[in-house]
Amino acid sequence: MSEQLKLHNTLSRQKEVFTPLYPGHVGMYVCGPTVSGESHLGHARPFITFDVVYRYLQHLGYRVRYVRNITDAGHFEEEGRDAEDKIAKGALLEKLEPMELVQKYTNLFHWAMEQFNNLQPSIEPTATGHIVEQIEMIKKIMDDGFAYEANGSVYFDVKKYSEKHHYGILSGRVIEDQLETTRELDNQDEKRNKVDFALWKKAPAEHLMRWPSPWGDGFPGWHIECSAMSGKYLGKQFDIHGGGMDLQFPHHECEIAQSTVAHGDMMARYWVHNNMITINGKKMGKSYGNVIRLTDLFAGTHPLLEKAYSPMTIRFFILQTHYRSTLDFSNEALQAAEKGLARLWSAFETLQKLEYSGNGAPINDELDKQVREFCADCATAMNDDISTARVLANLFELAPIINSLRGGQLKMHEISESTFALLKTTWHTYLVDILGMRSEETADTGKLDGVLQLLIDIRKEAKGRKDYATSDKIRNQLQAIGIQLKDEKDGTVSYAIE
RNA sequence: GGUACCGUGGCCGAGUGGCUAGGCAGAGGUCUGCAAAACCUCGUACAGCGGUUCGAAUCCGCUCGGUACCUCCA
Repeated sequence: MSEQLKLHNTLSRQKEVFTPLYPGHVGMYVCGPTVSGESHLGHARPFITFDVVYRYLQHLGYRVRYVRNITDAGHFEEEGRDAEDKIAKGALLEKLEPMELVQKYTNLFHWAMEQFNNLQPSIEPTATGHIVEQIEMIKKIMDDGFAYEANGSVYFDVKKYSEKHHYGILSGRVIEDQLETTRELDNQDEKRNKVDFALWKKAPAEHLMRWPSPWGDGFPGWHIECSAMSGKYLGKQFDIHGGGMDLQFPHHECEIAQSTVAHGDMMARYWVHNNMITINGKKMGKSYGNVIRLTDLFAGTHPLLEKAYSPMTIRFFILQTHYRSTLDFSNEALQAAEKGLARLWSAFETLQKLEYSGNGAPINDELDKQVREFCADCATAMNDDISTARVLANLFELAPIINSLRGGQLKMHEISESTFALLKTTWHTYLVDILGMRSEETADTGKLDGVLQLLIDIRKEAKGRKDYATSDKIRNQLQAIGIQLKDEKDGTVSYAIE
């Protein structure tokens, strides 16, 4: 098995072998959330996707610095009309200090990330914490002649940039088309060209979030924070820049332009973009009115939801599809994922309890080989542009084998001891360490387990004297509250909590 | 309008030109006091029409349908 990690690079639109800039080290920047509101299902995807990338790079032995920003300075909505900062606007409505609002949604975001079992990034810089760096970068861009001031705001001169560099290198956009677009945008008079974008925006008097700058009080433009902070923590050039596909243009294109001028290099070598989550075929977005907040998703409180879906179900659901494919949300699909995950997790728990017990009888070579191949393909799949769906398919192939070893349909001696060890480590490595799945049982399962063991004992005694009324009552009542008893072939009883 | 991408069996979803993933649902069977769970077996699907090829879901062209980006957006 040729094992080199390949990633689909948006720059080349091809899968490329991943080679880090500095051997053994990886710098990865992922665009984080804007904490002006609650995270929704759509936000879950990039952060779970890149969590798996982060975990996998570490699994491969790289030392990874994973930087994911918090956009807490907000961006202007309906640029030119009100020039209102989203966050300042929300704050006025909710009668909160801007930073209070930011804190609230940052906390909520962190809570959601923990629910999903996402590892914390190495650095989580905030836009408001890097105003100085952003101003310095803007000054540098102006000194180089690629930005101009107009009425207290600073704009990036895209047309001038495009004479020397390729604006559109990432998104495949043609600058001439952009310049000629007939699209109506309000209040463009400050800009030399429609394609120009703000580096610094003048703050109107009523604007709450404001900082002094060489151009007067204002706030940073939408794109500059990522350029400034990635440069500060990862260097002028780094390995991986990730985010949702919708950020390709204009956000990432603008980041590239700014960083190219200020730092003299293409900032990131591999651009990795995850696709969107759709609902009934439409992208989730405020403008569609189909946004499902994560809190609603976990609680089942949304008109589109038939029931609550747990964080691990969502994680599994997302990982069952390749990150570059769109993923359509539906109750049917979520419920299928929920059942699939339960089956997989149950096999995993079974495997953990199994002990190898060979007896010198001959090994079933074909079976042994099969197990090894499914295990080996997990690495191949991950290396092939993070194909988590294929990893899961391999585990699903192995699940019946594990269950058969438990149930007696297959005998342990049919596979070698080393194959059994491989099976165990593969499941733990891929399911737990790399895909980041975990049990969702609550903390007090210790006591619950004691209670259940008691009930299982009583039921066993009842069955012993053929008192099926009692034994069935225990089984059915438990079933009704979501605890399923499983009578194993060898007479033992296990249970699964829904 | 411009630029990309996609169209796989009831649903969701992998897929390297030939060796026909996987999950959910469904059918039959084994096991079981009954059931559940588990295990075994079962679906010859790749939008349509042409073309290239010994051979295409996989390559090319056209048609139809869908989505995304072009504006805040994960």
